[in-house]
Amino acid sequence: MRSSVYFYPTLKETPQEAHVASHRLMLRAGMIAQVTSGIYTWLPLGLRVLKKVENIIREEQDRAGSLEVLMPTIQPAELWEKSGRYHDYGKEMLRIQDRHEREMLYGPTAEEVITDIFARFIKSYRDLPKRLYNIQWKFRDEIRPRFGIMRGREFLMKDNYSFDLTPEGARASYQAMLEAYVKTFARMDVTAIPVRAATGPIGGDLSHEFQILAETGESEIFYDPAYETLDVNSVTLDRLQSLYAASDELHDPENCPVPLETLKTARGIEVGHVFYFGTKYSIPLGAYVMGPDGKQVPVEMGSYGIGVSRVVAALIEAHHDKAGIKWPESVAPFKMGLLNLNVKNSACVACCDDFYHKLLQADVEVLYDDRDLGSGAKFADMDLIGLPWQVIVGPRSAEAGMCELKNRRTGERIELSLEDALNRIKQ
RNA sequence: CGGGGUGUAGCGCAGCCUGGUAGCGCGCCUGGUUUGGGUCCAGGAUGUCGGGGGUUCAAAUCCUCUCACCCCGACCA
Repeated sequence: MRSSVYFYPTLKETPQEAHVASHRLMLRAGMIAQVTSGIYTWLPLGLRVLKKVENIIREEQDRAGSLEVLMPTIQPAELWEKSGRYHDYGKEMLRIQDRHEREMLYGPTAEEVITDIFARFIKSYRDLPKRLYNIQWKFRDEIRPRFGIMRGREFLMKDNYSFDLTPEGARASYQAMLEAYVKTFARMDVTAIPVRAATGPIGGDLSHEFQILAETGESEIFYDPAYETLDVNSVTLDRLQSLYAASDELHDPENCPVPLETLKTARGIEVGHVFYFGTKYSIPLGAYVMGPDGKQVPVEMGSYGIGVSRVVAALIEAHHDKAGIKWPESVAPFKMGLLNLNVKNSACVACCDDFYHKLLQADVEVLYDDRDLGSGAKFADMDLIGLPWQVIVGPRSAEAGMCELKNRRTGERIELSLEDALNRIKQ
């Protein structure tokens, strides 16, 4: 993609409303634009990241044996009356009426819809277990939206629902999801700590939150310091679960296995939340199957959320410096930036154009800064939007068939031939 | 919802106290210049001063109502 035809309106100055790094940088990098309180447009650059995060989550859900569906954003109040949550949910639920004055709502979650689908089509224990998920926009009319996309009112969420014949089966599903979550976050280069959590309005008796450590996190968690030295790429669920971690509500200093002197406390960003809630929805919504003994039994359910859009913000909180974002390669909007430092120099242009086409042929996602701007502006923009690699070509280096390769994460820069740069990037 | 704050050009702000022709920086447009860390020079465009009502000869400025947004608290992916 050529910068000259792309659309990423970067800002030199920080918009006044942005107080946390991710919000500030998403606005400055031209990833998002606020439409109204807690509601944003995703601009091309931001959307590319959102899609990559979404796809990693999707791949791991699929790999864990889940099936993707797409449920609507708008749901009828009826279903929620059946589960009893229509009146319990409170003002967070955006209630609307259609032209026939029928009560509708913009879904804050989808237990009712999916359980209803299950109840209508799945009748036998032989069809279990089943895990159905969707990645869809949700709306919760937050009392106070803040921190940009981090606590927006509209947000993209992956929500998975497991259906099992027995509580043991449901717990196996629960473990499978925890496992998928660990892999998912590892692919995005962050450790998300599974923290024992309160179950809240979803209900149930077993729940974990996945927290990414960041100063701007909204919840306080207590955890074993060993979490800080885990290797993101080789960590296992067993290892994660063997260590102590609890939210402030559930933290019990009396029975904490970690000595008080070493116990750490920090802020966490909740990027995922999993629940096992048994038959809370299957009974009222009629999700029963015929068991092997010929008796109808309500299915055992769990639900498993990841805040897809929030993950984007959380990744920035975890990966940035003063100059801008430092994307993990797996979610970067482009793998590399190609900087032509002088678009009036024909040798430099020829050299960059040629390199650009070779990258395209090699299927390397590249943002080619071919704009007629000072070099300083190009460096600043590229650092801001945080592509993992930069290839910098000026008239002098072009003349010699050389370029500079910069690693945004480490700041390391090396001079090498364009050919060598191409080979390194292809890997 | 309670408490606090802000609305003036695309962005960041000054002007308001003490009423009198709406300003600065960045960005944008034109021309030139520069080209390895947000170049420099010249010229130019852009405003229902958030909105309604009021006071006044005269309102960005004073009064009043209202809307939006932001921050602090209780809820959540």
